Amino acid sequence: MTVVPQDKMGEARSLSSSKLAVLRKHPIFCDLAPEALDQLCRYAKHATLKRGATIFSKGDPGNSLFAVISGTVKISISSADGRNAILNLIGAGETFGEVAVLDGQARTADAIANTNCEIFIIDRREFLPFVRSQPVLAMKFIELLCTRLRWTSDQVEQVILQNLPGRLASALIRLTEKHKFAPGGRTIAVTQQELSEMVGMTRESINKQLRIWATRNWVRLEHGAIVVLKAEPLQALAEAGSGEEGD
Amino acid sequence: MTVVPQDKMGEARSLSSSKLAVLRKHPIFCDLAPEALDQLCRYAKHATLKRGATIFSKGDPGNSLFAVISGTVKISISSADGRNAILNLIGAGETFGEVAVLDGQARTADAIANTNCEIFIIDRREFLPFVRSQPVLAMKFIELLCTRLRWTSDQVEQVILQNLPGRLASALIRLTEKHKFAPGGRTIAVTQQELSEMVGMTRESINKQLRIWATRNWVRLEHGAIVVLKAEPLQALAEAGSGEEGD
DNA sequence: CGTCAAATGTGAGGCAACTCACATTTGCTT
DNA sequence: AAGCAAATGTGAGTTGCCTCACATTTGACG
Repeated sequence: MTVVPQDKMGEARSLSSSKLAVLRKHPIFCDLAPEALDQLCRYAKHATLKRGATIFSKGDPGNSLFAVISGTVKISISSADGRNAILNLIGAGETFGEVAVLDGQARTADAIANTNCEIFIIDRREFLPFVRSQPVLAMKFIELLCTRLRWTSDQVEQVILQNLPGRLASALIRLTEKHKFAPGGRTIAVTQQELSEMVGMTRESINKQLRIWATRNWVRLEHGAIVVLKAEPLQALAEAGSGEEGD
Repeated sequence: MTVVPQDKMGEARSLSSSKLAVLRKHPIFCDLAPEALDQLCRYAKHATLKRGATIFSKGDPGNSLFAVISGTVKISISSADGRNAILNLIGAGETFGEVAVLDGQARTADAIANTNCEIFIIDRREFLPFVRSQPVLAMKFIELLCTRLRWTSDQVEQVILQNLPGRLASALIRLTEKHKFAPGGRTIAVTQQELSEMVGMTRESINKQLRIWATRNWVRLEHGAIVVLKAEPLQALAEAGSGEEGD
């Protein structure tokens, strides 16, 4: 509503105050008391990453917690023979690396910058006592871990019980829900290669199934993205025990 | 060391004091202050279940938390066409149903008594404020959720990246680790049917692979149980990206 | 606007795991 | 000790998805 160029003001802000502004908006930290936020600000280090940069690898000690400010981070695992599986894509406003930080064990997966990213890094030695001193934050992390657990259990369910069409449909539905775009034109910014690694099947198989759905106008295929046009039949496929595809 | 018949004394105890004794030994609650334990005791209802009893079903509201005193509970999901997948087996000293209780959403899976069981049931309305008032307990649940998340992520990894021998080996290793028996003769009390539902393959396929390993003396097959004789080759298979079986 | 790498599209053939259809063993119950 | 249901053992045929081996399209960048 205002005509004042607010962006210019933003650029002029000091680093620490802009950090505060970012943390205040971050879903995990937004409910903290102002003093707690100040303290957290001092702990958080800012970093920029180029696409493809490795943030941590499976087996590393879990020394820090990460919060994504912009861009997306890929959480994945890879096997000796080159196959790999994407467990999750972490976007702006989300955190990752909580598990290893909270329980002190090794990282269970790799984290790689999927696009150019801005992140905050919080050291475990400062973070753990902080969580203990902030019950609100502890409850937030409990919620977060529950969400993760639901996501991962869902993944197990899909992979074990469903065939290709069902799994692919589920993945698309889950991704549209996560991105929450306007209904009627849900665009998911993933390549078919990434999608194949998320559902644990080959790119070729995924492509063939997507083409079938494209001819039915359930989806539209773009370069590096998929637009879900009709969610209902996909939803139905995702919920059926195994996708029954009558040509 | 004493010759006094302690069992008789145990039987003579009042119900509430024996409840207290059980909770005091329970890994999740053992670190609570005595007063807190007393309070929890008043919340906890005791129940006995027969094998096969349904404790809750997928989609139910998450109204209570459960702690297993004796027996095992099966956490599983099933598809429309009759296939089902076991996500976890919960034994004495463990809890289940935390996720739905903590985040207030629906249950993500079914819980069924796998053997005759004794459990404690704690109502959500009493439990949630209790957790908030006991930071120690909140941290315990964070730990617990982390453990669950590691277990489940591991499952996704296995199912997506590994073939039958690898997945089966992983499952056996994970089960021996969970049960923690004396080395050299680790007995896992699961049927081949259950095992097949845990790794997401058919009983027939599992049986054939187990027989191969039995002839190599890696395992011994008993009715309703599997004894792991040599963990090393199985460990190796579990860690390889996909199980490479020479002849 | 031409070049290149990444992303996508497509077919032929193979194989791991499934399905189906039984035989056998075990341990509990009467 | 007989009967029965649950658990286990095993083979023959089928199939969904993978592998391999390319052709094509797109967008980024000099």
